Amino acid sequence: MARNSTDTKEKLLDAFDILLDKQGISGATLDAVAAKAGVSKGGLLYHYGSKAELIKGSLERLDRLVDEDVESMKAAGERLHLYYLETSAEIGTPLDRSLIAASCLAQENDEAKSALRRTREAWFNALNNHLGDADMAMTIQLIGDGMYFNQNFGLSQDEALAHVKNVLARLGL
Amino acid sequence: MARNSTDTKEKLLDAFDILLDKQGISGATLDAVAAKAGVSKGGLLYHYGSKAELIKGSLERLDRLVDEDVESMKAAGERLHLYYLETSAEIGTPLDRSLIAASCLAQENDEAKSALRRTREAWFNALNNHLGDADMAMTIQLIGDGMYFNQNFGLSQDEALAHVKNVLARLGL
DNA sequence: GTCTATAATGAGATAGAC
DNA sequence: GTCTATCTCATTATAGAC
Repeated sequence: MARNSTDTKEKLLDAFDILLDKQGISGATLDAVAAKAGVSKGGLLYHYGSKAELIKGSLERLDRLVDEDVESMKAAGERLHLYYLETSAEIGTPLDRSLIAASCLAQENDEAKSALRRTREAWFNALNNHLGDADMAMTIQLIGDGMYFNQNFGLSQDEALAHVKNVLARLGL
Repeated sequence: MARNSTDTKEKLLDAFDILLDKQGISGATLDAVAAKAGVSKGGLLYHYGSKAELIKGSLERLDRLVDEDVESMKAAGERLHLYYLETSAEIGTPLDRSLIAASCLAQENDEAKSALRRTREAWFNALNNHLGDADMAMTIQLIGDGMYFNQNFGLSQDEALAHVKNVLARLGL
């Protein structure tokens, strides 16, 4: 049992994101989210008064997780761009789940599209500040986007990452 | 009025793909598809007996369009990889709409996931045969995936393409 | 080949008890 | 803060007329 409101709200967002990831929009119904979070639909609607609010909550959490991720990138120092690529294909992390959820929602929700745009801007700025080379920053970001996109429909990106690293080596990175 | 069955079926697939692109899965209802194609729901269900069959029809058309696209890539000769990147960010073509539709569906449909995997394989083989370099073929494909992914949520990729071409020039491509 | 009418289901949301 | 019960509406699908 969740002791306080914050815990339950986080559990609800977790359930929502996971259902979006695994079953898509049609699977992430209020009934299913409530069941997965271990509360009733009425319980869910106490915390998030409508599906729109649940979506808003998920996207706000994405913003927070991206801020944290940019800090982690900076902490990687000289390996910043490699850290970015390695984590682009990562699965199962809170950030990854949150991102996939937003990608699902973006299909039919403009707020989600905006959230993803903000995410990309934050990462591009980090890459560009580090590399001092907009061409390379954009190219590396696109490669990360590509790996993320593929991983999304069930393709392991381990091999892809190895190929990319070979190319980056040729570019002195 | 469509004179024959084939015309109406194509119109229905067009309407389905466009609705998926613009409004996502929730917007692409049978009612909406029928209305956009200019027939009644009963008319739609005569041609495609269920939503599952409509989805199947859309994915089969994607397969055909991809086959044609691979032929176009080969026809581009030495510019094959550039042709690939330039068309990755293209919008409004039948192939593009069909691909976005499949990406939408992939969120909750395994057949759509498989169709996208086949698409990627076909393109990778074309790139790899042309370049004779799996590292570069994979990297270029990922960049194309990235541009496609971004264009999907409303970011023009013209600037991105220019950045990428600068990097490819450094690699002698 | 296309239509209308309607059945059956499942969704989001509200009301009020505990 | 969480529950059950219920309302309303949209969606898929069927039946049968034209």
